[in-house]
Amino acid sequence: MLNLENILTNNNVKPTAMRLLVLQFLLNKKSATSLTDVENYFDKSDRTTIYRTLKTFVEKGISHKIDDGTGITKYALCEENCHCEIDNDLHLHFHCTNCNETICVTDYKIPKITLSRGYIAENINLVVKGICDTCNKN
Amino acid sequence: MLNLENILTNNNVKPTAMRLLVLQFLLNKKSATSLTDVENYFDKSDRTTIYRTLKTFVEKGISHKIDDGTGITKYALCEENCHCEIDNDLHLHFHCTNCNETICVTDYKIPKITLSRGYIAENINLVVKGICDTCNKN
DNA sequence: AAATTAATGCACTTCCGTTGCATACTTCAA
DNA sequence: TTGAAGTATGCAACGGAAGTGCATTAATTT
Ligand SMILES: [Mn+2]
Ligand SMILES: [Mn+2]
Ligand SMILES: [Zn+2]
Ligand SMILES: [Zn+2]
Repeated sequence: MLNLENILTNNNVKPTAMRLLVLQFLLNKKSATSLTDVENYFDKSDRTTIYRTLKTFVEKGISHKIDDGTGITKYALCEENCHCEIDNDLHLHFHCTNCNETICVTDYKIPKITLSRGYIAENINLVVKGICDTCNKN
Repeated sequence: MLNLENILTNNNVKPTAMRLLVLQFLLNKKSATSLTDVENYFDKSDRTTIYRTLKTFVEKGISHKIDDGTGITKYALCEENCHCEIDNDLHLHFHCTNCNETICVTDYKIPKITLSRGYIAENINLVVKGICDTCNKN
């Protein structure tokens, strides 16, 4: 049911070899992943293919894009029943300035924000920078 | 008291011609400004000089850097008594996806965020994307 | 099998931030 | 006032990352 292929097909993405490998990689990684991360992980890989793979994953709701303020776009798999595209269902992202990892804090839901009259909020991005628990121990 | 030169000298920045011009420009603009914005405004200008001018302004606490998620770094003058460098005194930024302007919502202070044990928050970035009031009228 | 569509790989471009280095301008002390 | 040291500027170039064009290959459909 929840095997790799099904994740793809359930989201209308054809399960090609590369897509399965990238998905596998994203599943194993607990933190957010950059295009270069994926590229480096595979010995023989083409940057463009991975780029388009990640892009497809985002478009089809398999993963979401994260702007953690480092200037490097990160990607992370969506949870089940995630509504990344739909407003106000987004979570906080934490970026550790020590180990440089970015993680999804999915249990921290972004609170509703009231703006001045006339402003319409469509999307909210909340990033906290600091030291993660792992780095904190050392 | 609050003329251009004093703003610079009060922050230990020597008031050179270019710096005064850039400061003037930032003062007149109500929205956040990119390096390219400043560059284009002046007929004859050097990108590097402006880059370093803006960098100096940030370092000396005259302006703050904004990452609005567009991938283009923006700058805006700090308010009086702004503690941008010191944690948790930051405000929300609004980016209009229609006119592409980013503004400081200085009266919206970012609330304190409680993270899991072990995590230390040093900096918080909150960006709301949507439609601004001006664009909303049209 | 032929034709159509989708995915991949390679080369190349663009954009932005950033740095190196040579020149010009200030400041200050001898 | 002259020279030296420090600071600011201008030009050129680099590097990383996102993104595009296009030819090739693989998968689907008829
Ligand atoms: Mn996330
Ligand atoms: Mn601001
Ligand atoms: Zn860490
Ligand atoms: Zn607008």
